[in-house]
Amino acid sequence: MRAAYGLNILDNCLACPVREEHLFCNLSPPALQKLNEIKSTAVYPKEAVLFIEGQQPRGVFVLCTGKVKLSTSSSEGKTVITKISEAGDVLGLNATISDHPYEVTAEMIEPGQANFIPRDALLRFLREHGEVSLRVAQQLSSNYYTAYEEIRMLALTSSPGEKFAKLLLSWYPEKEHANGQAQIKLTLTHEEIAEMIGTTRETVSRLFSDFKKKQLLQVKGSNLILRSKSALQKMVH
Amino acid sequence: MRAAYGLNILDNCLACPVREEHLFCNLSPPALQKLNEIKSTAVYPKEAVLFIEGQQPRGVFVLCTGKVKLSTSSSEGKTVITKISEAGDVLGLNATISDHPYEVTAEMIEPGQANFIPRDALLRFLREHGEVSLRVAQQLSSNYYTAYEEIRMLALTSSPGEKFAKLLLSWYPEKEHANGQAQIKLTLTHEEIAEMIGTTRETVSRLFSDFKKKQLLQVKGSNLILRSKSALQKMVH
DNA sequence: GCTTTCCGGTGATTCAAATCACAATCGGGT
DNA sequence: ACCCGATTGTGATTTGAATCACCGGAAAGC
Repeated sequence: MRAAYGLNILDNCLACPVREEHLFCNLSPPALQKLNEIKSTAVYPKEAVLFIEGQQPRGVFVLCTGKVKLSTSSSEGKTVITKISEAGDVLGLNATISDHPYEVTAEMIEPGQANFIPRDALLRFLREHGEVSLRVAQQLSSNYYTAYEEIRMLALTSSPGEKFAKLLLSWYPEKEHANGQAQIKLTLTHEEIAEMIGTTRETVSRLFSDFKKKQLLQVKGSNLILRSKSALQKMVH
Repeated sequence: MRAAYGLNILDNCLACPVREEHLFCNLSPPALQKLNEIKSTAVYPKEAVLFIEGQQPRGVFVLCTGKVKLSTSSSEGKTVITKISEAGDVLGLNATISDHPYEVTAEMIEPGQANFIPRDALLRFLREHGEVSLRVAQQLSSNYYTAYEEIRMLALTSSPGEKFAKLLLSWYPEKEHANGQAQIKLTLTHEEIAEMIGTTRETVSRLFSDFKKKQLLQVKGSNLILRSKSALQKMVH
C-alpha cells in the first residue's frame, strides 16, 4: 500500500508512521532533520492527559496513533467536547505559537503514541525556517475554520435532533458504501456525545431510540450502522 | 498625544492612522514599503459589505477607522454575530491564508476606511518575508483563541441572562472608573444583541428591563451606563 | 406635516428539553 | 459465575425561553 506513494513517507515526514499529509510532512531534508532532533516520542495510556486547559503552553504534540478528546469546561463543571483528534493531528499548536494558555484539555481516549516538540525549540525552528512558518499559518487557519464549524453547530442549529444528525454525518468515512450506509466503531458514551452536541445524556439516549425507530441507524454492540446518508442530510437542512 | 510614543507610528506601520500595535506594525522598512505598494485604500459607508460568507477569498482588509460586524448565517436565515471589529483589526486573514471561503460576512456598522491587500500579492509577500509569516501565525492563533471564547460562551453559558452579563463585561473599556462604572455608546439594536448571545429580540428587551430593575445598568438615549462590574461578574460565575 | 417603516416593550401561551427518579443492562474483575 | 460500578433506557414533572400578538414611539422618507 505504502509503495504506491513512490517513496517511503518516513523519508520526508516527522518520524511517525502517519499516512495522511500533515503539517510536518514533505519538508526539506535539513528542516526535517532538525525537527527530528528536537522532538521526543512517548506512549500514552488511555485517560492520559497531554495538557490541561489554562496551563501555560509547554509545546505541541503530534499524534501518531490513538485518539484524543479535546474539551473545555466551565467553573461549574459543564463540559463541551470540541473535537476528537486522530493520527496526524497537531495538538496545542495555537497556544504554543501565541503563548496563550492551552484553550482545551487533551485527554487520550484510545491509547497511542505522540511526538512532543517543546515551545522554544519549535519557535526557534520556525524562525529559522520561514517556509515552515507559512505551513503553520495555513494549519492554524484550518483549525480556525474548524472552530467556526463548531460555532455554527452550536449557535445556528436549534434542536438536539438536528445537531445529532450533523454529528452522525461527520462520522461518515470519506469512502462510504454507495447506498449511503456506513459502519462505525462507537467509542464514545452517550454522556460524551451529549457533551459534543451540547445537550444531556438522557436526550442523547432518546435520540438513539428515535433514530432507530425512524430506521436511520442501528446499534450492534459497539458497532453503529448508519442506514441512510440522504435521510440524515434532509434532517439538517 | 502621538508624540508620547517617541516616533510617529506612520513611520513603521502600514499607512493607516491606528494607534494600537497591530499585525502590520513595526516591520522592517523594506517589508513595510512593499506592503504599502500592494495595498489599496478605500472608504466604506454604513452597511457596505466587505465580503460575504462562502465567497472565495479575494484578500484581507485592514480596518483603519469604523466598525465592522462579522456574522454567519444558516440556510434558514438564523444569524449569529461573532464579533464586532474595530480599528486595527485584520479581516479575512484566515480565509485568505488557507484559501477556504470566507467563514463570515463582514458588514460596516459604522462608516470607515480600510486597506485592502489582494490574496496573491499577500502570499507572495509572506513567502518573501518569513519573519512576517510568524507574525501572521501569531495573529491567527489569537483569532483562534477568540473563536474559542465564543464557543465557550455559546456552549457553557446556560441562561441568556448570564450571556448578557458576559457581553456587558466585554464592553468595559480597559481603563474604567475605579468604582466599576462605565459609560458606553450603544450602537447595536436589541435584535443584534440577540444575535450576539444567541437568543431572541424579546428576551433581550426583557433582560434590559430586568437589569435596570436590579440596578445593574441605565440607558440614556444611546448611552449605556454600567453600574457595577463586580455585580455583573457575580452573575457570570 | 404626515405617513410608513423600524425598533422597543410587555403580556399570554406554548413547547421542547432539562431535570428528577428509577429500573434495566452491560462489562470487567476476581 | 457472580458482583459492582458504569452506562443506558424511559417515564413523569418542571421550567425557562421561544413564539405569538399587539401597541407605542422614534426615525426616516415623501
